[in-house]
Amino acid sequence: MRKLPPHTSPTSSTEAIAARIRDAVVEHRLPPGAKLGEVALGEIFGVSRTKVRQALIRLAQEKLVSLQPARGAYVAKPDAREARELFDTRRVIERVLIERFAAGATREQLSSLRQHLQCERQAIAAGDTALRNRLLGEFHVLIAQMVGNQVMTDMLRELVRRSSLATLLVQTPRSASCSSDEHASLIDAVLRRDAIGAVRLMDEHLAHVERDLKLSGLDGEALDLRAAIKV
Amino acid sequence: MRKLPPHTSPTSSTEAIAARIRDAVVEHRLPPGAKLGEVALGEIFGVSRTKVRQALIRLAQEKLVSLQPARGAYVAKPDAREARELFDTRRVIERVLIERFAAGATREQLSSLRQHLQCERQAIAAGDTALRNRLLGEFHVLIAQMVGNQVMTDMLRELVRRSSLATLLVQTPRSASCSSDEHASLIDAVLRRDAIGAVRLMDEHLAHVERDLKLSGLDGEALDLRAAIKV
DNA sequence: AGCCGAAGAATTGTATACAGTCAATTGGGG
DNA sequence: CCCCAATTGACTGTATACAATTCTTCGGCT
Repeated sequence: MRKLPPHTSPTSSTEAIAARIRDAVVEHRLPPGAKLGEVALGEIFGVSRTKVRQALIRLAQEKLVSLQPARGAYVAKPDAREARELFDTRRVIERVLIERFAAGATREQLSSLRQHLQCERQAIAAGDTALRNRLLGEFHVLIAQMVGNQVMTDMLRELVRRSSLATLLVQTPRSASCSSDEHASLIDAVLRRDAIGAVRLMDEHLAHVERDLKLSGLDGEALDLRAAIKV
Repeated sequence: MRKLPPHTSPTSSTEAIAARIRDAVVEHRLPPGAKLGEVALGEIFGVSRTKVRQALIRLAQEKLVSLQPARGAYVAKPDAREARELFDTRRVIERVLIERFAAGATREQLSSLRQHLQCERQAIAAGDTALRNRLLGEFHVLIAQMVGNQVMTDMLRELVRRSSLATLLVQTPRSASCSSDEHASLIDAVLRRDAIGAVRLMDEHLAHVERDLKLSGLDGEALDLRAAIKV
């Protein structure tokens, strides 16, 4: 007997739903405070509330949504303090990462990173802000992956996502381009095996990104869930 | 109108269940690989599978249990690599934490920490291994809390839990006592405002803990779930 | 007109029911 | 006697149904 469709991923359809919502949150298509009704989401994805609920629980644990008892799920609203703490934590981790990367980066890794940089530039040039912001974040996760500590990589990935939510990343194309330039400088420093310089650049880079964040702003009211999620 | 019983926590009854299982996992009452059947757990807690499932999803995201598609939930079995990465990550974070703590610890914080140390010693003397291991871990989280970065604290808490699972923490009373002594040395260094010494001590301490871990071992078969969870 | 209160609607919390998948066991054949 | 295949059993995956709570709206009172 065939099982060609080895049956769609089991618990991973839940992850697929979580991923869709997560992307919408991280890309600011769903603003902080937006209501995430279970039935509404269920209709959008064509599944029951059970599955939606499970996805929301996951996202709540990632601190991307806030579950309010008997009130419902809302996109999380990180405050200024949390934003500061997020970037502080990132600095701690990423300083070490870039230092190690400078010490051990292979030629292939650097070239792969440069390729990623190209993608960033392309997205910036094309004015695709969603893709641009995603790529700017993934740059950092990529370095973590290359360094090779899976645990640290997973943590950083979560931190980067939360950072994106915390900063109403309405980064101007100009500051995005600036970010990308700093990424390039980082690569150069690593190429020179300049660990100290790389660490300094990473510190400055994260400080710049943090400075550009404009917290708070629009309260997530009145919103078309379907439009925000349907990519 | 009264709402004296503000109604038992809403989504937090799920968290209560997760906590019970989590404690059992972290304290090694449930060995890595142990099957966590949904119906069995539901009967133990007197709830339906729905709630158990939600709790298991949370624990899976904390990497304490492994969800296998259509196969069920099992206590996670971190391998040697993951254990190394966990301690590596802890070193990165805790070095910074102890450094900052040495720079800014208040008298009250130090006294509170010394009080905790007393509890550790008491548990060790009493031969209460479960409490002992819990306290030894909480020492590190406590320092994080005192330093004040909530994000970093949460991450460290998770790392500590995972460390406990990864190491088949059958720490001998002797090495536990050793751990506690190193905690005391850390407090002393902070008291002297010796940041450099404190960092060194933390590094050594984590290295010692990591060295004491004996990975693998018994495969979690044949086990009385109820006995393991009912405290 | 404004505020308080109550009934109704909508949404969340939880359990149960059913369908699908995997593991085990039994029966037959080599 | 061993090995393979099909049926049976147990458990997970998902949806639906019901109960409880909250929000809303409408009516009445001050």
